Amino acid sequence: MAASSSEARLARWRAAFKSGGYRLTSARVAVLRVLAESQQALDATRIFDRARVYEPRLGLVTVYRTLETMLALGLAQKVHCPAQCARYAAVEPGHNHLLVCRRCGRVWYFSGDDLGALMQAVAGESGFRVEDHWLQLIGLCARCRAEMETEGAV
Amino acid sequence: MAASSSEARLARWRAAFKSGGYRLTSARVAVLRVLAESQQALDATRIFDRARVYEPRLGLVTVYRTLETMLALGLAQKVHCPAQCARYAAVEPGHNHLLVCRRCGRVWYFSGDDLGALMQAVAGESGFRVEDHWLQLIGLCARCRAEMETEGAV
DNA sequence: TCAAAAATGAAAACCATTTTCAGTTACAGA
DNA sequence: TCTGTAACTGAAAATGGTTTTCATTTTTGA
Repeated sequence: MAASSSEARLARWRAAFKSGGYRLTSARVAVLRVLAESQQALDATRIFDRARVYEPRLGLVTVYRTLETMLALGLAQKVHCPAQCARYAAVEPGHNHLLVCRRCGRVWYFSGDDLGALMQAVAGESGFRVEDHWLQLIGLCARCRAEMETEGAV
Repeated sequence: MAASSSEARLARWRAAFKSGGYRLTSARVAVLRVLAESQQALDATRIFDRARVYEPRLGLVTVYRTLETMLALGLAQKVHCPAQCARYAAVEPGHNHLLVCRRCGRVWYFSGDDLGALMQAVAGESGFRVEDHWLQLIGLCARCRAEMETEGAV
């Protein structure tokens, strides 16, 4: 459940862009910064809104392009909520699984290494080659539960 | 890994529509039939194409509406592949987890009940209330692997 | 400083999904 | 079996998120 600081994350990402042969433009850095600072899974529009605080001339297209590059570099991942299927969150190295709050979109990482065995068993049995896996637990975080009770909502 | 026959599935689904207060129109039955018969996760357009064989006057809108009802009734579920995020597959009662072939879209179900403990642990630790979970293993099925080798592709 | 390549943003295109609405159909009750 | 009505349907239009296009700007290496 550890989280690296947003500065460390940003530094790591800048380095990843550089060594991937991508230029570090101010537009890109603005997008990186938003995701580095956020503990939520955000959609492109929300990232756009926040990044424009840093870079007012930023275009939405560049947000999409930068996100795509981040996915390619393994820096961010798509998060698939029931309601909305195209949110992006920072990748936390070594922690593959996600706990997603359906209300606030905040994301926690955890690792369940016992899954390796399960995946091996399933694969071996069927001749299937597992290339990727998704384990996402979706629900309500403690804070949102409290807030919803206060508001009388379900 | 058991699969009920498509006839049994269809009968179950008809009953579910009935007892849910939904009329059994020929348009709906055409959509139900396609998913009942398929072992793949299909997108709306493909379901539309196949269902028109049974009901040529069918409209795409009705496919979307019927799929939505099936989700509400718990008869089908959305499958989220990396490439395409809006496919639908039949729900296999009691088998919550999916093995999805990224090439042919075929779907296998399995249950990993050891996950319950993991989910409890994560939830208890953080005050998070888990409402839903997704475990999908994505990769290549044995058949597609063989076919791809034959074609010389990766 | 300069040229080439990469990256950008605005506008247009695209396409899956949803909404609207007038006509059709299933089905409960007579 | 017939009938009235609410549920349902399909065509067309609207919507909205994402991608493409392209002329301009920026970055970077020489």
